[in-house]
Amino acid sequence: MYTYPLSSRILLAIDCIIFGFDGKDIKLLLIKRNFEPEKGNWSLMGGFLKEEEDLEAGAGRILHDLTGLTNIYVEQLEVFGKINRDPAERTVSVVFFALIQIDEHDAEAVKSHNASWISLDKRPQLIFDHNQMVDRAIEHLRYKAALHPIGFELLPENFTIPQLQKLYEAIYNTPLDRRNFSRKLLSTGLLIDTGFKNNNSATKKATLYRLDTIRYKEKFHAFWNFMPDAMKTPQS
Amino acid sequence: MYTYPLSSRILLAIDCIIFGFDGKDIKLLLIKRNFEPEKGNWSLMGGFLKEEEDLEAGAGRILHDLTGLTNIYVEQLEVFGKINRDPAERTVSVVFFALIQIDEHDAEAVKSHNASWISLDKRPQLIFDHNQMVDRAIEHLRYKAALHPIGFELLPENFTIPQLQKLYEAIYNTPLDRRNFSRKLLSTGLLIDTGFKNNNSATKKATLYRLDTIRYKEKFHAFWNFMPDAMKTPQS
DNA sequence: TCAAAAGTGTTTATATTACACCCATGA
DNA sequence: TCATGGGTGTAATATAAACACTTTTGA
Repeated sequence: MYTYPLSSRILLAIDCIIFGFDGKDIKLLLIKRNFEPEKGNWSLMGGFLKEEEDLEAGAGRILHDLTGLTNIYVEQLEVFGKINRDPAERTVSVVFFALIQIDEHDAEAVKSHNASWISLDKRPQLIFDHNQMVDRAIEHLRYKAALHPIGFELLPENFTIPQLQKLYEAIYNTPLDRRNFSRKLLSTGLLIDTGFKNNNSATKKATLYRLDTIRYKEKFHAFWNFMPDAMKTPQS
Repeated sequence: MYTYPLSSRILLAIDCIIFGFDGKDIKLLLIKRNFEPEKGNWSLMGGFLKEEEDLEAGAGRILHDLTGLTNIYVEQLEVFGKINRDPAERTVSVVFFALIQIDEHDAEAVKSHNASWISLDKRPQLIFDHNQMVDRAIEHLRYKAALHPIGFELLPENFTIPQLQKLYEAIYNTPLDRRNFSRKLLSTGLLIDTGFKNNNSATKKATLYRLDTIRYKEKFHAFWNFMPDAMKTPQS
C-alpha cells in the first residue's frame, strides 16, 4: 500500500465554543486552566484528536466530558492553522460551535474542569488565538440565527415567546417589537402550543410552546430572514 | 517550554474545489492523477500542509500551482476527518472552496497537472471522499450565492446582465425572469456601466458593467436574498 | 425584413413596519 | 387596585412576482 513518506505530521486540536442562554444573557462556557500549558489562564475547552477517533466524535467527546450532555447542537466553525498559534508546537485547531440548554448541563462535570459560564461582555482574555475564535463564533451565531431556526437550541424544551424574544434581543443586542416578533414567529408554523402556561412570571402567565420537530427539520435549511432589516449586516 | 508528548501527530491535507463558469455551465477543475496513490483516477487538486506554512497559504500555493493565479476568491469549506477516508494513512483534509474566472487560468499549468474543466453533470467518480466534498461545495455555492454577491467572482471583469443571469440559472438549474432579475440586480447599486457594449452577440449588444468594488465590499456581508422564494431550500 | 436577444414598465399580491389598546396576575 | 408583563389588530409602506411589448442588430 502507498504511504506518504515525505510529508510531516501535525498535532490536531479541537476547540469548542459553547454558548448558553440564562434567560437574560448569552453565555460562554470557559475554563480556567488548572493544567499546563498556560495554567491559570482562561481558554476554550479543547483537546487533541485521537488516532482512532473521527473528528466529530472528538468534538462530541470533549463536549460530553465538560457538560455531561450528548445530542448537543454542534457544527464545524473554522480551522485555525497559523504557524505560531501555539507557542509550544505547531498545532492546527478545528473549532466547533455548540449550542446547549444551559440548565441541562452537569454542574459537577463543569466544576471539575474548573469551568464557568461567562457573559459575552464580561469575558476575560483567552489564551492563544481563542479570542479570535470566540469573535468568529459570535459573528456566526448572529448570522446563522437570522437565517435558520437555531435559537431553540439554547432554550428549554418548553419555552414562551417572550423568552425567545429575549434570546434574540441578547444575540443582536437590540430591542425588538413584541407584536411583530410574535406574528413572524407564529407564522412559521414551527411552534406548538403545549396547553401549559409559564409559572415563573409574577404577572400574566405566558403560553408555553414546544418545537414542531418535524417542521423544524424541514424548514431548517430554508432561509428565514428573521431579523429586521436594520440588523442585516453580520458576516460570512 | 511545554510540549504535548502524549498526543499523536496526523497528516494534514488540503483539497481544493475550484469552480468556473464558461458562459453556459458551472465547471469544476479536476485532475486525472498521473501519480500515486490512485493513479489514473480522478480527484480534486490537493496537497499536504507544509510545516512552515499557514493553512490559507497552503491553499493559495496549491491553487497557484494549478491555475497560475493569485488573488483567487477562497474560503474554508469544511474539514473531512473520518478515520479511514484515506486508506493509506490517517489523513485529515481541510477543503477549500475557490471561485475563479475561467478564462484567466494558465492553460499550460492546468495541462501539466493533467487537469480539466468538467461540467457538474458530467463529473466522474472521484477518489476517497472527494465526491462528498464536491456535493458539499455545490450546496455551499447555492447557499452563498443566494445571500452574498459572490457570482461576480466567476465572471470576467466586465460582464453583461444576461451573462450574470445565465450564471445564476446555471447555479440553481432554473430559469429566471429577465425583467425581475435585471431590476433586482441594478437596484443593489453594485454595478457600474462601463459605457461599452458586448461584441460577442450577433444581435442587440448588451451593456457591459463592472463591479463597484467599494460597495461590493460594503455590501458583501449584507444579506441579499437574491433568489426567488421557490429556490430557497439549500443548506447550512 | 426577419429572427434573436436586450431592454424596460405596470399591476397585483405579499411581507414588513410602525403603532396602541386590553387582559391576566399577584403583590 | 395597581403595576407588570402578555397578547393581539390595523393601516401604510415596501418588496416581490407575474406578465408583454419595443428596440437593436446583422444575417
